[in-house]
Amino acid sequence: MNSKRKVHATVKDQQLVQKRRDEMIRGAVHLFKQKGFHRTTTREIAKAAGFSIGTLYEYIRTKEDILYLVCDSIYDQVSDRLQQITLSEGTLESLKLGIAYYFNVMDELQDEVLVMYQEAKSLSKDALPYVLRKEMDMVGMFEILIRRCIENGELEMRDKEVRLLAHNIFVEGQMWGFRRWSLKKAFSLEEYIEMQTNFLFSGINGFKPKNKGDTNE
Amino acid sequence: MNSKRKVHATVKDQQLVQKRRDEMIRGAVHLFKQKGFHRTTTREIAKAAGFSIGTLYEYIRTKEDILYLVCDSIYDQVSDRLQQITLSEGTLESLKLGIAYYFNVMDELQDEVLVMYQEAKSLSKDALPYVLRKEMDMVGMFEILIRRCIENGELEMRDKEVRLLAHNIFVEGQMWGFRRWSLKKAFSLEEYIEMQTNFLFSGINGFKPKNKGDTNE
Amino acid sequence: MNSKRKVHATVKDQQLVQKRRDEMIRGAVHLFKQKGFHRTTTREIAKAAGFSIGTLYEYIRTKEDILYLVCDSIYDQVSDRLQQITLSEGTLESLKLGIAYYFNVMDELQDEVLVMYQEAKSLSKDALPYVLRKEMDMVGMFEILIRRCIENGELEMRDKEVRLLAHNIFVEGQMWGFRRWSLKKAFSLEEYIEMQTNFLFSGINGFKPKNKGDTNE
Amino acid sequence: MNSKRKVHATVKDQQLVQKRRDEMIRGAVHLFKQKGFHRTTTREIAKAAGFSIGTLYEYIRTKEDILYLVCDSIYDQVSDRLQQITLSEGTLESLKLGIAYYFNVMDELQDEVLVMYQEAKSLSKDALPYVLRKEMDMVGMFEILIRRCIENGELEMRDKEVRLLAHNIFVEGQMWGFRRWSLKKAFSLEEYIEMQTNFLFSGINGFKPKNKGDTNE
DNA sequence: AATGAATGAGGATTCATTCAT
DNA sequence: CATGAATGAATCCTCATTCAT
Repeated sequence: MNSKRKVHATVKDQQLVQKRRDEMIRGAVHLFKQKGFHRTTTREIAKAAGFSIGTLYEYIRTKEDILYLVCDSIYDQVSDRLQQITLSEGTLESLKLGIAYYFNVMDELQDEVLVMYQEAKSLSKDALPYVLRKEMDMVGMFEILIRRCIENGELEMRDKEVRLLAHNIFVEGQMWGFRRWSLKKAFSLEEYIEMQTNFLFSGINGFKPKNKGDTNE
Repeated sequence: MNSKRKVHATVKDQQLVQKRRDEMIRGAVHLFKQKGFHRTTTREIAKAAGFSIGTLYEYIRTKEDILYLVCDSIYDQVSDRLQQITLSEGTLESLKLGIAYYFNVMDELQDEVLVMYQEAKSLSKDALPYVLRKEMDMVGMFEILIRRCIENGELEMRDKEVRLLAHNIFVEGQMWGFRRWSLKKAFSLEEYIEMQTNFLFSGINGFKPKNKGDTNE
Repeated sequence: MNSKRKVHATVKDQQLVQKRRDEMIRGAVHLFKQKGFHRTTTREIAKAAGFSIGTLYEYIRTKEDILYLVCDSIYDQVSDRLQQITLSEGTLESLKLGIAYYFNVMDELQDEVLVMYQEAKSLSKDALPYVLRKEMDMVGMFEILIRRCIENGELEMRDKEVRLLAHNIFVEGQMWGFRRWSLKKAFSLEEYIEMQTNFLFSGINGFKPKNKGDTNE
Repeated sequence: MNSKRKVHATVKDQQLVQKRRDEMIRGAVHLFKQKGFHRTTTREIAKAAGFSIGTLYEYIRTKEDILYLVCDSIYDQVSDRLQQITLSEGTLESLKLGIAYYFNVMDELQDEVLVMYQEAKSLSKDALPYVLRKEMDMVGMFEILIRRCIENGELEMRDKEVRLLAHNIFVEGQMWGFRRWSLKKAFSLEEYIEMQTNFLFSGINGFKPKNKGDTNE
């Protein structure tokens, strides 16, 4: 949220810097999605962004800066969208809504998520922590949601369980993006949300036959 | 298992080919784990494998062949290990055991899984289907496990739900590998297995307070 | 002249492209003459041209492009020079002059001709037709010269004969270049021109003894 | 004829050496015709010859040896065939026959001639003289033919003219091979022989109109 | 601020040749 | 004698980065 890693720009005009970087990011996301970070050249990015290679380097220092900017920007977008779920009131129902909302966001930003998901590992040891930090923040949002339910007496859960649950929700959202080659063939987004919510809340045991299975747990 | 994509070797002695490729894969996995596929040079792989660059190319045609060989080999290892869970008898208890066993396998092969998970996307359009196919096969193993429970009358579940559940289990196993930077700090493997199994079977609802929460769903 | 095969350049400034390519061609001709196309490395060519290997590849795509550029340029030079012989007036005397002029051109450009002659065959199936086409054009120039003599009533010759004669002249010109190791030891250029012209016009029969040989054919 | 450049073989049995080399040459000619010397690998030659790369190197020292062997062998074949024209009796008629015979030989061996013609230049400074020597010998055969006519009083020609004429005949024979892409479209071998012979003997002047042109030379 | 030509280190791949079996 | 696995120098080409205009 706060602690940004500064990427150096030669150009002074901060508004211009932001504008150019946005163009750059848009182009880069598109290219990374198709060919991955390593197979995309800086020239291609410059071209996709609509300016020359020389100009590109007025706004970054290295190619890796672009990747960082891209990842950073994507997390910001996702974070921005998710911000509002933290406003929930702490009922299981609002937790459900939060999850559904999150899955919808992941569907909308699937390209971006896919890119970030697959390329973040190419960040240098230097930049990685910043991105990982962001991810933890997002997992943290779900933790907050859950904890609010606990505070409200809707749930009884240990800290570790909260954390793992938040991870699970987070990963199931990503899963819709990075396994879509497989999932989209089988489910619509609505189905996916409904079924995942069901699994999340009731688990396998929710599928035990009603007549006889009642007693064994 | 059957439909392999053949990687061309100049050397004829099939045993030798297998031996050299094993050496190659071992070295490559190690390097890919550290630096990723793109940042690893063929020379480094040759060196890590213990032979010259010329020799390397007697056993493959392109660098990408190595990646394919690596992915292929990893899936084979995982598959081999998982084969035995499909022998389960179709009770929820054995499903639990199967899952636990799978998580253990993923822990043991975590380096390999991480590599495959992060680099498979760099495979060419040509090789990717073979690897994706393998992944589907593995998800399929869990589907079999689940379906056997259904046949035994232990569960009532629609086809789509079977498939999604299998996906979830599969991804939670991978998650232990590819999010370990975060998870390992919080959980031991045993904890992880136990807690995930619990979530998987009972869901969030299993954490409702006993006294009052009984009625509302 | 018209149908050129375009060789791709990254650099946009067309004038610069032409300038750099000229430098490149000059260096390449020199090297090809000494070592042949295959034994010459791109680095050597870059160095001979006076720029770096990276710069070289801003003006071509593959090594073969250089060969094409070289062959193309040489044919253009020869063609340009020969253009003026087609202005001849259609007498046997001007045909003679044309031939002499051509032989002189071939002597001046002997290095270039030798190179093109020996390396053109290394052109890809893709580029070869363009070069062959040029050669046919040049043979065509002699055909025109001859046909003009026919139109003027100086000669009576069938089409096929015109074509073969043009070929012969063309090859005798090249011969001076590619067999010079042998011919230059025996003849000066002037001698060569005079004697070849004599053979071309009078043939062997021109050397029959005057007194008795009249009757035997 | 005599002075052969020895190519070293590890194998002692001279008959075997000759046999293996013949196999080798046959395969090499075929490959060189298609791809040229430089683009043909020693492995391919070994394979085409029917033995292993190891065996190949029992019979030669370097790849260039193969080229030398090929060129040498081709010249021997051509020489052998031409040997009999030197038996001619020294009339213009028999000179004509010799030329026709030579053109026929060049047609039969056109692949070989083409190969030798295009690749001989790749021979090292070391081997080239031997091949050039052979070529001079062959030109020499035509010189002999011509000189015999002179001795018989059928012709009056200076030494230089004899030599150039021999060259011309020689080159016109090769021309049928190395320009066949163009010539074969226009002429049959018979036509070519007839027309070339006609040009060789009568020259352009033979095509002057009969009625008026008699006086002007 | 913008441009794009120049650079050259770096990387994938080939292939003639050797040598142990 | 025959084999074919091993070698590594050599080579083509790419691309991130710089810098003069």
